[in-house]
Amino acid sequence: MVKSIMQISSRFTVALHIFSCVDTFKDEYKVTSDFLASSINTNPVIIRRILGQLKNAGLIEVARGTGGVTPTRPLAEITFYDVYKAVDPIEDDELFHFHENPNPECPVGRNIHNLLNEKLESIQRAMEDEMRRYTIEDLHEGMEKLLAEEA
Amino acid sequence: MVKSIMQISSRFTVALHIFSCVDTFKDEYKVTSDFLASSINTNPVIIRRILGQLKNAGLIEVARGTGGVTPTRPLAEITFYDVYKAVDPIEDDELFHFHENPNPECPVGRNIHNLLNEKLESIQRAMEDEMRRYTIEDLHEGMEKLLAEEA
DNA sequence: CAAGTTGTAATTACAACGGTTACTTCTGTT
DNA sequence: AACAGAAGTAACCGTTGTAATTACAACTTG
Repeated sequence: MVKSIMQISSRFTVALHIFSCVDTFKDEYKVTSDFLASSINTNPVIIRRILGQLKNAGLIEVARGTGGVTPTRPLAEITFYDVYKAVDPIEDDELFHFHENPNPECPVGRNIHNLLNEKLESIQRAMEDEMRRYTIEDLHEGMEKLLAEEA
Repeated sequence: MVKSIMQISSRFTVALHIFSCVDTFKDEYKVTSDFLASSINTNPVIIRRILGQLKNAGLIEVARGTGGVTPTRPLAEITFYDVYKAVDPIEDDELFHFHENPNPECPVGRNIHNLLNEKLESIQRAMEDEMRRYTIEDLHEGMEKLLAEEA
């Protein structure tokens, strides 16, 4: 039995978790990598690496020495797509992967890439466009609602 | 420099390549795993493994002993989604991956999964729906056109 | 300066992927 | 019946991505 687990890395959902924590706890606690690691149940270094990727992408600022995370723009202007691109950089931005060097002497081999390219791009675009529909602000609202229901 | 290569495995595009070869060469050659491996430029065993997955998914029949691949239904009824599901089986069908065991004592930790689930499902659905729009028949037509342009 | 925190390198363990060899099983032909 | 060609499959291997962990340097504030 073949058991493949081709999933998008957990960095993406961890990054969304981070944003949600920062938003929820920013006034109440100092949101450090240790704090976040405890909520997510992982190692602080994992968190720092993801924070570094979000910082490199210009989505947040991280206070060195003192600790703390600050988004660089309104939460409604940070989409799931921004976060995904920040933590899951893909070579050439291509979600799909061709086998290298198909046989150029085979009519199919030398045309398959061309034939598939447009279709695969539209599939990738469909996913990414849907990712652009959701923002960190949506997370903020959704979490408030869930917490209100808990009370 | 972070170099992540989170791509969908080449099995998917290789499987599409296989279908295109079978369709193009079925009357002219005996399309064996060796033949396919030569067009794709890989090892015959790799091809056989993928043929096995396509067979298990009920998309093709493979002639043991004599060799040869036959789709089990009209090419217009085999979608990219069918092929993708056949060769890239994902645990629980979930494209996105959560970190295990977030802290249940943290309000965010115990609600994040619930909060994200619906949104992530819609992203995955967007991709899969677009995959369903393309069929092996489209490959057939596209390849004929490209080959006509070559002549 | 001391304490707390981020940044980061180095290492480990594990799993997926693609490749390869070798062998068994099957099928049609001679 | 034997043979040849081909699929099926097990057993490896090397490479790479992921997540975890330790250790330590760099930074910031009190």
